[in-house]
Amino acid sequence: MPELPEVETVVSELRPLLKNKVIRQVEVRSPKLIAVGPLTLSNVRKSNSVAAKKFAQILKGKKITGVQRRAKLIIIDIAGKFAILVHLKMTGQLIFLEKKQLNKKIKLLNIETFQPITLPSKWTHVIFTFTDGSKLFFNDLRQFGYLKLVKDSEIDQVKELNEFGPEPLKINFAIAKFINILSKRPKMKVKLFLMDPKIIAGIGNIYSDEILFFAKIRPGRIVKTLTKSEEQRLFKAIKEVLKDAVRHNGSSVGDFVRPSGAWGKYGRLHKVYGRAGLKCKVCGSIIKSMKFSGRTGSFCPVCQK
DNA sequence: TTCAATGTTTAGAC
DNA sequence: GGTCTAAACATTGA
Repeated sequence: MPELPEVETVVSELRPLLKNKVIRQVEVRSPKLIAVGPLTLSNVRKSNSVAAKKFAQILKGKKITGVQRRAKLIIIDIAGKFAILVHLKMTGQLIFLEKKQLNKKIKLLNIETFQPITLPSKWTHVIFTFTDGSKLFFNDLRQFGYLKLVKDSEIDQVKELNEFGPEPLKINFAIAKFINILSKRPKMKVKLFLMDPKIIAGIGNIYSDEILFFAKIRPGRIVKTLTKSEEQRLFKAIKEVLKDAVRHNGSSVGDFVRPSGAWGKYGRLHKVYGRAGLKCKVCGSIIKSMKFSGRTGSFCPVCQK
């Protein structure tokens, strides 16, 4: 479930922890999640143990210089002209533990039901050990996530980075630009428009539902039927909902936790996502849920038109 | 036993 | 090219 606010939380919390750390060792337990080079498919499963060996070899002894986000992709910058791209997909986690915390028990996967565990667990696929004894664990229950090592000079060739739409929280993502991209997709259902990473980066199922509630627009509405004021409300809702979610460190739904193992606090503020059958927090009507091209969307049939 | 679940890509249809 | 649908990836729990 990591979407923009969750990934932003991971990145901003990892940045000070990882900056200037020197990698002593990389242990790859699941080679199929590792790729080396810009042109490897995002479906990294086609890569092999040769890539995994290369990945660990190149990174050994290298220093981390920074951590950034583009859409839902985490970029770990490495001195010596490399970057590690990390995608968490649905159930990925990056957990950082100081040396003295390594035997600490934390609640991680399926956080509603699981008992606290120590890392590594059966879902730990990659372990970075730093020279000060601290560790970074990449866990992923469903194994859709991946880590891809690229040279700085190759980063322009990384397909999945180039094809993302604009960052919705950037200042230069303004109302005029938004209306322009709306006009290019007149026939799409507005929920699917919001969720398409090539149109706008970083919005998934949770936040498209929440954004549409705040904009008072039903998820199945067709883009070209939106009125001027609906377009403006939608634009405002994108900015406000995402900013508020970042402020609350994202939503811990399913498996998302912060690098410390702490939860995001936005989930309790959800108005519609995951609330089908419950009462609308605004008007008391029952929240409905429907499929929109295979994705479940929840909405209030009274508040949203 | 069947179904659905946070993301993304790809193929096929119209 | 736009748009929709289904399938694929792997796992779990309802």
